[in-house]
Amino acid sequence: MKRVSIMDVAREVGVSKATVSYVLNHHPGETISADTTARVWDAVKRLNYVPNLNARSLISRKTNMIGVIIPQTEPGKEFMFANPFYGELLSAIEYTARKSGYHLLLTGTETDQSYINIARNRGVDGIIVVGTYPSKNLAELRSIDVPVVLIDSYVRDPAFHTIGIDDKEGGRLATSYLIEHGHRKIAFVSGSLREHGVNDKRYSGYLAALAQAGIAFNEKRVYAGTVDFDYGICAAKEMAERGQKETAAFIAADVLAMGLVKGLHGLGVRIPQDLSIVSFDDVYLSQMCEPSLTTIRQDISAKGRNAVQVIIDAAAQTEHKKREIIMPITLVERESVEDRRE
Amino acid sequence: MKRVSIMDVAREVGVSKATVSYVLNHHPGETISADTTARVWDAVKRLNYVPNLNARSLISRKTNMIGVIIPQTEPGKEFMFANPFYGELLSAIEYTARKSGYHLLLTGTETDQSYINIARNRGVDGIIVVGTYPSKNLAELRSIDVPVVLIDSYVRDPAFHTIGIDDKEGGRLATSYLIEHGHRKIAFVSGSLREHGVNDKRYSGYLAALAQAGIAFNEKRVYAGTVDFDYGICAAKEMAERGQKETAAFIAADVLAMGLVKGLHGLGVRIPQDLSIVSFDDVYLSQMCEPSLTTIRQDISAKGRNAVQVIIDAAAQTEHKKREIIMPITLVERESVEDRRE
DNA sequence: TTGAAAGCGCTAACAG
DNA sequence: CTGTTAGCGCTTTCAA
Repeated sequence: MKRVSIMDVAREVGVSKATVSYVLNHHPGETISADTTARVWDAVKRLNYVPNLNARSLISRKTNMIGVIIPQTEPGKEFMFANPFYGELLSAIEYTARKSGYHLLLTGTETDQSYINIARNRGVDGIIVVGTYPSKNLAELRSIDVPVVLIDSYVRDPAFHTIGIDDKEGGRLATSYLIEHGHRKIAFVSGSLREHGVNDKRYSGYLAALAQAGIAFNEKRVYAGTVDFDYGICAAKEMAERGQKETAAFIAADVLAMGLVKGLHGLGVRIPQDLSIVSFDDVYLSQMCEPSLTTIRQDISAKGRNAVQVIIDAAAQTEHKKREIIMPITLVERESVEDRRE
Repeated sequence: MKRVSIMDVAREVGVSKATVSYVLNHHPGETISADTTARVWDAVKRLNYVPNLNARSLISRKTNMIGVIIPQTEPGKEFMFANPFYGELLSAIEYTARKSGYHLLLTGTETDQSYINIARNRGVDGIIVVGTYPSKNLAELRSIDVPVVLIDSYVRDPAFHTIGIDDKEGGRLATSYLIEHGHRKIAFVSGSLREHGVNDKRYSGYLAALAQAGIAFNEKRVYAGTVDFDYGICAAKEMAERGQKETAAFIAADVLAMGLVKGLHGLGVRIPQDLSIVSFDDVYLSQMCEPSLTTIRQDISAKGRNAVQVIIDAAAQTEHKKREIIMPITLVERESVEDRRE
């Protein structure tokens, strides 16, 4: 079954390629006769013609594709979606893009890999990068001539738009909440504390809240691994072993919290009776689990929607001022914190 | 910043476009001198040239892109990923595709929408469709000249490859397991029972198991809604209201089961003491929740990997026999079933 | 109101 | 060994 091209349509109708092209893209002040227009459309339907966007973009320099780059937690491992955060984000991105006439070119990335070429190779109109990246790769990104949006990155560079939240404030909020509820021995559990990463910021919020309340910092109450369910389980064991007798914990991600809950449960520790928990993200499953998690809510979907919008706006504009969007966060109270005030 | 083309490289080196093209795609029996080759590569590096794949595919008729079409549960709603099943599947697809040199063109779809054009427009090399679709759209799909893989669809059409599991057998397995553990009043909870849909098949497995054990079917024990957490909660209420005194339930999806567990918990029903549950999918969070779910395991990642492989194989072959892959399933025992045998 | 022709960036015969 | 040329499917002056 041969692919039908614009030439086939032209031949069918008995006009030139140009004419067909005109009616296909009918611009405001159109000059093609109603009759011809009708006959062209008819032939298009009949031959089941669809334009080749690749060919079109060769000329227009616009592909209507947005590149989405999602991190791989560990190289060689496939599950970027072990954290449902990415799923929710991607959903919003996909939906918004589609509504605006864009398609998504999705790719994960090995840490060592030049993930930028996909953008240049395919000529995407913009790139959305999720998560923090080593600056080596960012240098590459900077050389791209299409708008780039960094989601949840603390890289501040005039070349990039950014969308994020105030992670430090989130950490402070969570920890303060625990303190206000009478807790003073508070653990901090997170993924690796890379500088300029979100975990690191949340950590500094944790420290700030402790300081503010005059609580001495105890480094034995810091557990840092990876942001996934399994590490949550490890952290539970670790917690038992270190014997720091925490009554509460601020956990930097919901999935992590779920792992911790599961792990502690196995050790006979009850949530929230024995340990109160505030986590982070408000991924949909934080209300699904038992107990449901008191957590710092961020509007994940809005992040995705905004990212797409920023790309589209930037592509449409001639001026190139970069946008830096900080989304609001709130604490949502559920069942994982026990009030210890007298 | 002007995009650099093959012509720029050619000019820089002082050779023709063709020569540059040759060294770029260096075929087996190459004829370009070592010297020229070196100088071309040097210029490529220096100018930071990357080939325009869109232009290339115009000629080669190969885009190295795979279209992935994921269903939207409800039109106008964005969360195709409310079920983590899709996230896990997509991860595997993305990873496998990337390792094989393919990029993913991702799109959701409104039910009424012609989601096929994206494929033809962009000239993808193959299409992976997830979930069941109305035959109206399938007719369209059939007219595509690239390999199409249907994941989890009971549409059997010589035009499509399929990858799935034996859903009926899964339903039978789950239900029989409950029966073997002494249960006789067994509910069935699922999404809508569309003909030829996976839920419908699982349902027929449920019926078969009942029949096999000589247990009378009671239609009041069937709860069908949508495959999401919220409906699980509804089903819990519904169950209480109908008062059928079930001691067990077979639930056609893990997320649904989680909702049910949550809903029942709110009503004071304990799992598994008051109600035993076997669910379906073995999504990663089925081991994360409390209690962890005894469930029918299917290898979601393998489904994704196979789908990509089928596309690649089919694209490479001249012969076009369609493949029909049935993946194995197993029951994994966890904590959500109580043994009621005397 | 329409068509001819050039060209987007690239590859692939075919010459030389 | 390398260059010339044609052409992939499309848009867009420019002319008619």
